[in-house]
Amino acid sequence: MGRVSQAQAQENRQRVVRAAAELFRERGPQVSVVDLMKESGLTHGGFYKQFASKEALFEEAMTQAFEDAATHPYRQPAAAGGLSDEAIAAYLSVEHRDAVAKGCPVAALATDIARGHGGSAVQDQYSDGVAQLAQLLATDDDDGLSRMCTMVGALILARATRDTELSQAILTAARATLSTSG
Amino acid sequence: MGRVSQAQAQENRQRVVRAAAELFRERGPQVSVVDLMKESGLTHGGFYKQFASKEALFEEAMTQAFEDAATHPYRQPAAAGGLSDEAIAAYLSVEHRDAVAKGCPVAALATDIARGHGGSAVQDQYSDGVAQLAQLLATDDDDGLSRMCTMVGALILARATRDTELSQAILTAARATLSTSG
DNA sequence: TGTACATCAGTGAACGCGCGTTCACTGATGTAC
DNA sequence: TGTACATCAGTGAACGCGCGTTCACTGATGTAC
Repeated sequence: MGRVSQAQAQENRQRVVRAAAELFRERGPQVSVVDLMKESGLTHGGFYKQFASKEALFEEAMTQAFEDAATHPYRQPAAAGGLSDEAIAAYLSVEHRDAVAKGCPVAALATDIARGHGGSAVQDQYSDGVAQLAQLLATDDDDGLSRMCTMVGALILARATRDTELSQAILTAARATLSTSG
Repeated sequence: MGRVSQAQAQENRQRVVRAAAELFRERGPQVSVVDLMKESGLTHGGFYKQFASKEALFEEAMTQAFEDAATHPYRQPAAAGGLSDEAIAAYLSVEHRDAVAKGCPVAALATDIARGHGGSAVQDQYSDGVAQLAQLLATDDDDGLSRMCTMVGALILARATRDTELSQAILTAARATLSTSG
């Protein structure tokens, strides 16, 4: 190989962070450094030229995951602010259910964070993400927390029951509860 | 050591299944066979005298976890059937949040099941558990699915944000939404 | 602008470690008589 | 009921493997002149 330009190195580094943001959501913090690097078209040996530890990457990947999510269809705001019915429908869609890697980090990583993988910097980031999601569902007389629990809970449970009829029923039921017309 | 009576062997086996039912909920299917056996007061070598594989134990542990949960305070039925307000309050309590090992398997294992740990027998068991929980929350004109999502989602998110004020707020908000008087 | 040398991103082998699983061994339990 | 022997639950060392991390090496990039 030989040395690589600084620009190339930065691009490679970014590719690893992006791959991590997806693979951590999909498979949890158990994904191996080898897989993370392979996904980025690199070999594992160079990992520690860019990151202090796997743990440190997880921290950056978390930031990346929340940034990714900010432009996801489910984040499209309503005219009045907050989440539109379309956004909620996108959150509770089969597409979102089946694309964990590119989906909501709050739903994808809840259990990993609860089990303490990641240390407190990661947990703070995660909690901020939860608060922001609730904010999007808040109205004048509701803090949005309960509606967020319904939405996130539905996605998590739809994923856990993916191959059953229940999965669809869960998404449908939650959509009915959360749509503003309902 | 030497051989142990059949009664003792059965008791030891049961102890492993019970420990697994708790540790899998607490730490996920990543808990090691060594830890599982240590928790049961045994050494790891004997594991395969009782179980075909770690995977096979997970299957039994799942059954055990749902049996445990059946007598948990959150399962106390209302006079009219379904879950009482007290049961819902127990589900959304700080005690339940902080005792994953002895708590609701639907909430504890959702992500593990979604990620495919465990194979399809385990996933079927899990889906049955989800359906049963919804049933407990169903009324004449509601299948209980959406309310279940709120309840389970709240517990999962309260756990993931445990050390923040948000955690309490989440439990409180969900309780307000789900109580029959609200 | 061109040349000589230092830097350092990426490689691939190697490290110690913990994992799931296997196995020879043990001796008390269970059984055949 | 008592004795002789087979069984097999549990032990602890060992297996191959994949993990996170380290390291000597490489050669193109970056820099000093």
